[in-house]
Amino acid sequence: MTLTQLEAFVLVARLGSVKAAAGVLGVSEPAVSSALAALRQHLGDQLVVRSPHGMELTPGGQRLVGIASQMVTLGADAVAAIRRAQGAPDLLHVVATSTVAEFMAPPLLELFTSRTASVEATVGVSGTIEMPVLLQDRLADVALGPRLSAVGIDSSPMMRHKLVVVAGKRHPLAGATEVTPESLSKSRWLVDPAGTEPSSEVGQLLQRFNVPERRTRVFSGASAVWSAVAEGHDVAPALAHLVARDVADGRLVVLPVRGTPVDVLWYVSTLDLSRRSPAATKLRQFLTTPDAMHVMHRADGSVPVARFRPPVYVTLWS
Amino acid sequence: MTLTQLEAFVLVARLGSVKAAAGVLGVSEPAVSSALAALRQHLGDQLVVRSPHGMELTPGGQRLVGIASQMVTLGADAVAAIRRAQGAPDLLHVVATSTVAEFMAPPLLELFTSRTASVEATVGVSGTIEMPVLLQDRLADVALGPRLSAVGIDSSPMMRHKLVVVAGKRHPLAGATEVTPESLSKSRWLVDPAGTEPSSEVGQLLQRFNVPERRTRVFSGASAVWSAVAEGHDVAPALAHLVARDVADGRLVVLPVRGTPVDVLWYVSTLDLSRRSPAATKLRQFLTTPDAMHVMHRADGSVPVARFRPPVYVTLWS
DNA sequence: CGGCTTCCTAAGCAAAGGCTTATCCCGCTC
DNA sequence: GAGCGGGATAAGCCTTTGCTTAGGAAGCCG
Repeated sequence: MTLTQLEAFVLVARLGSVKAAAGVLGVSEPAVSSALAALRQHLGDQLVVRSPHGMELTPGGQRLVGIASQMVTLGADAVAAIRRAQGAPDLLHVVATSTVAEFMAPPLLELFTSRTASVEATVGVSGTIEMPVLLQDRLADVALGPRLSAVGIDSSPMMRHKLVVVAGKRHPLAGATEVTPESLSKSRWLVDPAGTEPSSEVGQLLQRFNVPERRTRVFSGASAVWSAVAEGHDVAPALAHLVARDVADGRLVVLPVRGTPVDVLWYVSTLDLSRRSPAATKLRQFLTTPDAMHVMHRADGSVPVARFRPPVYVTLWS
Repeated sequence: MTLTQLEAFVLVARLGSVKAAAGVLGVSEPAVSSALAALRQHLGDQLVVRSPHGMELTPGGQRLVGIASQMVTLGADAVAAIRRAQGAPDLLHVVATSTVAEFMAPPLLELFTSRTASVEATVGVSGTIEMPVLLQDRLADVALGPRLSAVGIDSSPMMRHKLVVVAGKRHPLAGATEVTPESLSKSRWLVDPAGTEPSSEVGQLLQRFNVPERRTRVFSGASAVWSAVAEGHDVAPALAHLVARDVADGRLVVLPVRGTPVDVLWYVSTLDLSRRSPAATKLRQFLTTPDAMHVMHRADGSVPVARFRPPVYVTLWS
């Protein structure tokens, strides 16, 4: 019984899927499967079994998942405790949806770490579904993105902005005074990874406009989406303040689509007060400061690409 | 960072000695040392360092020991939880001082397990010093022997008996009406392993009589002691009710030594109520029943040797 | 100073952990 | 029944654990 095996089991139990757990851990699926097999053999219990609704816990598994989760948590605590005792900077693991990770997180954390003594932050990309699990298993300290509702998770608004639909200046409807969703039926919709989640604001928008999946294309990030849109005849959702410069320069046009702009709220989520790490508490406090607000609203596509670190955690949409 | 390493660390921290930890775990001393080295390297902290008073914790080690202890505990809990979920019998690890392990524990646990559904008991021998640590790290559920005073440990009286001094019928003082301790200065004292602990009742007796260490000989068990005494010219401490038959048969003689018989109390110790295992609770309850009392007082040297299992844990005096 | 105890290191070995790719199996949908 | 998606299994590989015995280093006591 190793901590690796227990962690694999906990993730499978919580995510209901070996594949998803493997994604979160950034390993191949047989790796998780065999860790699980070893644990099953060691404990003499199936722990999780296949069912139509995903992997389900056996009675033994149900009892184990809480214990195993605590052990994994304590493992993370142990490392953090030693680090602190030695005066090493706290590590802050932040996960965010792709859009947030691309534009908001880097300048925000840059400022935060420069202001806060001895905290070192890393950013990872994750889907919304994994976020509560990542927080609960201490694989992440803070999640930035949509509101999360799960027991033990504390989610509060971080910033508000507006979602619009943009097109290139050569798009047929570039000069129209009003655009109905139906009139866009010939255009392809370009989205970033976060847009593929049905529960996201972009996902909701696409559903509302009845955009079939084959008329969407997924790009690696919103920057890539917008430069593709500027060159071609496609449309894309966009955050108003992030494309403001492109719109002012005439490279992009905000289409006056009915039902837009859509108000969007981003949240910061952590474990509840008693269980969250000190660094996570500091970040939450920092996010309420005027300086943080300023950085968030000023953030635009001008962030150098080099600063965007590769995702720490493999994403759902990989 | 493995559970094995953490357990080694916790035992070293609590016992203040690598050697003692190795003894408790039943492995060689370099095994513990290297586990510790691996953990030190992994965490980048010395954790424990040599000092005149044994191994002492560094600041990092102090923080770790609580966390690590919880992890080890949870590891044991995990196994137990699965076992229960599957309806497998609970495992009850009992440790006892050598005298208790030799005479009291086997018939007692035999009766207990036959009366109590789905509990399986094993007995190990241990020194008094290790007992609190063994309980706290869940290496044992119940300790039988002297009273233990440590935080989180619940120790209550189990049985009372009398300690006397016996000799063979050919001993010069076999027929004396009164014997002073000084008059025994030519005799060797034979003791069982538990008698080597200065804090034990036998240890106290020897101290009180100023018996130098070279005039004692340690035997593997009290039975061996008494049969050696019956044949030779040595003396030994003995539990009155256990040698009653030998005395009645004339093979042993109770010497009328001043200061004897000594009243001795044996205790049953477990973690406190909230943290002890269900099986441990059941055993405590069982010990208060008339049947249990009866077995304890009737127990004599007639227990077949085959029933005495080899110690699970290597003893201090090995 | 020598001798003792205690801890650490070295060397070597067997076993387990942990990862990969490739393949099989099973339940589903079309 | 063919295809498919997700989980298990097989094979192969390398690293880490975990244990041993043997020997070296460091503190303590005569």
